[in-house]
Amino acid sequence: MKITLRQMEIFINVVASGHLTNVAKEMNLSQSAISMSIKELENILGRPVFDRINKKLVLNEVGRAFYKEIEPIYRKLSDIEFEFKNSENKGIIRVGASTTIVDYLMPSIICSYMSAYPDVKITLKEGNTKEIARMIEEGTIDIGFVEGFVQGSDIVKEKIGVDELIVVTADKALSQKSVFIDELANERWILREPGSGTREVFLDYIKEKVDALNIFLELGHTESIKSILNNRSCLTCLSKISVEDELKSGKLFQVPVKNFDCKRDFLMIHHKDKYHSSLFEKFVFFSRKLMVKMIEEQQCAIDLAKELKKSL
Amino acid sequence: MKITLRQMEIFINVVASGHLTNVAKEMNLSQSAISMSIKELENILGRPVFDRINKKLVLNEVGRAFYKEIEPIYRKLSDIEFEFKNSENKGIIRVGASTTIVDYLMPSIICSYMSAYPDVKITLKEGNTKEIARMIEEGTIDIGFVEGFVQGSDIVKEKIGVDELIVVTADKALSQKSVFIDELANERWILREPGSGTREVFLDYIKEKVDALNIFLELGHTESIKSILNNRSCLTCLSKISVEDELKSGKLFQVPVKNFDCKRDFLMIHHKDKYHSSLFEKFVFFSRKLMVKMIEEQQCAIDLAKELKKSL
DNA sequence: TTCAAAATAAATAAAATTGAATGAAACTTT
DNA sequence: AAAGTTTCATTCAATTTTATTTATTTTGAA
Repeated sequence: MKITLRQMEIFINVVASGHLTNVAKEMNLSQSAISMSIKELENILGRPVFDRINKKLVLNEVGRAFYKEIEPIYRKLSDIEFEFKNSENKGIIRVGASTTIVDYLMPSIICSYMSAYPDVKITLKEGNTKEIARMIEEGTIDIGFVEGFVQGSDIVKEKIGVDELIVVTADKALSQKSVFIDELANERWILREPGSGTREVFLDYIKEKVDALNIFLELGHTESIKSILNNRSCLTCLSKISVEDELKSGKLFQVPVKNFDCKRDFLMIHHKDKYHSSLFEKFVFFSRKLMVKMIEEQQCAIDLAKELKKSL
Repeated sequence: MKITLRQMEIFINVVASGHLTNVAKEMNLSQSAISMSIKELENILGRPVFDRINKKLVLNEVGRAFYKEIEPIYRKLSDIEFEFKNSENKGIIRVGASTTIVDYLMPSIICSYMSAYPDVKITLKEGNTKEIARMIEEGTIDIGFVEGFVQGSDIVKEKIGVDELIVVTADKALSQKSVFIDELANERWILREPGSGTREVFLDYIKEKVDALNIFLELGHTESIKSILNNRSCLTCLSKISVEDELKSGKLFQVPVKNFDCKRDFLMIHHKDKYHSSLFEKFVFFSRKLMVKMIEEQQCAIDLAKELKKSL
């Protein structure tokens, strides 16, 4: 036999009042219901919790200790239940995103979302496109953001932006004249590792124009590539948003390649069976708007977040 | 509608396993029972807590937050229930004692009892004999220790020692010759306040021998009386155990009064309807033995406590 | 005695649980 | 790849179990 929450509730009320009859009235129950509930509680514990003194029920030493343990927990449990019944904006959203998005778009989205909905927690997982897709299929994450293509019949995809790949260098001389991509093939190239979406899309795009690219270094992170770039005269191809700051500040330069228009989609994905809680819907709505704006206008996400909050 | 512990238990198991069928087997229930319980939980909360993905139930963003809140509490509640079902030595005993006992006997009893039963908490209330008796009648305390007489048909009394009152001074000259009590009537007397058991018993005892006692100071605490005594040449009548130390160290002296044999009982009292939990019984047994020994032999209580623990 | 409150017992209402039927996806077999 | 099989969650009506009520008895105090 196990103690129930009801028994605790009744027990706590009897402790407070000391009279079964009062508690029965308060709780809209019969006096015998209270009596039997207390008796059952005492049965389960194996010994009385009240001394019956002058028609009053007074906690005994066992009951007192039991009450002290159980009362705060009961209250907390009630609070939690109330919170979840009444607050829509409570939950933990697990987000997954592929490398470029994780680094350059997610931080400000998450940060601004959390300031709009302080009761919602967010966990962020990184992975390449395939890994993120698998997490969606398994239910390990609620929503994913990836670059490129996703396959899987259970996955609902939505294009929420375009990712432009550009050729970049730190060597100003290289960026002065407009050239065709094959003319750059013998320059020293740094690329992301095989398997990376950025690399695959780039190589696929140029495969008919360039025979052999002079790849002299492969690195796992965009930031590593940027730092190396600064020290040597070499080239790379990266997502435009990831080098936005450096282009503005003049640390890096875009190489004006003729006929070079290498684009891929940013996708927001979720499982087709996903229950669309208001929490989830709001996050989706929020991300969609914010993502589009950020990509198009590179505008401060935090300011936008405030506007969005009002419209929801 | 309210969430029940059962629903939480099932919910937590489903989270862990992900399959209703497994949980049903583990819990010896049909899978429809599990299914309906989860559904009811979701009903109460007003929204789903699981996404049904490929026959599996995967926590969604709401369920995840709910789980995180509820799981540790559920575990704690189970632990508490288990503790109370299985551990006899758990509780809170409220002890009341009158002034002399509180100061000179209870500390070592409580201290040694608590080292023998670390899971039992003790609260100690002070009061004069009447107040302690009323607390017993009302159920405010579980057990009381008083000096003197107690009336009340609901109160079970047990004599556990004798308290001897003696006449005491710090003035060695006064303690040199044996006298009758009436010969001391004009000395300067310090007594406890009216209502104090020590005072009443003393005055009652001498009322036929002494007309008017020269009471020049009344103080509420034995310790205050002792300090005053040291500075002036005056007398008081106190419980022997309360001046034991001072007599030994020579700070105070017993005045050898002829024909003076003023005694009263130490009583242990409890309500007749008191449920005798094993906790209570042990405390009573413990106190009885310890009290007798302490009064008779003035022996170190802590050492004795260890012996007693073994015999229980 | 009478009064007020708790305990008990039998009756009943409410709930939890079951078992059979249904449906949907995943896995086999052809 | 279509048809059959298995697995598992869901649904619904039936049933068991539990909670609660009504009526009655007991208890202690005024």
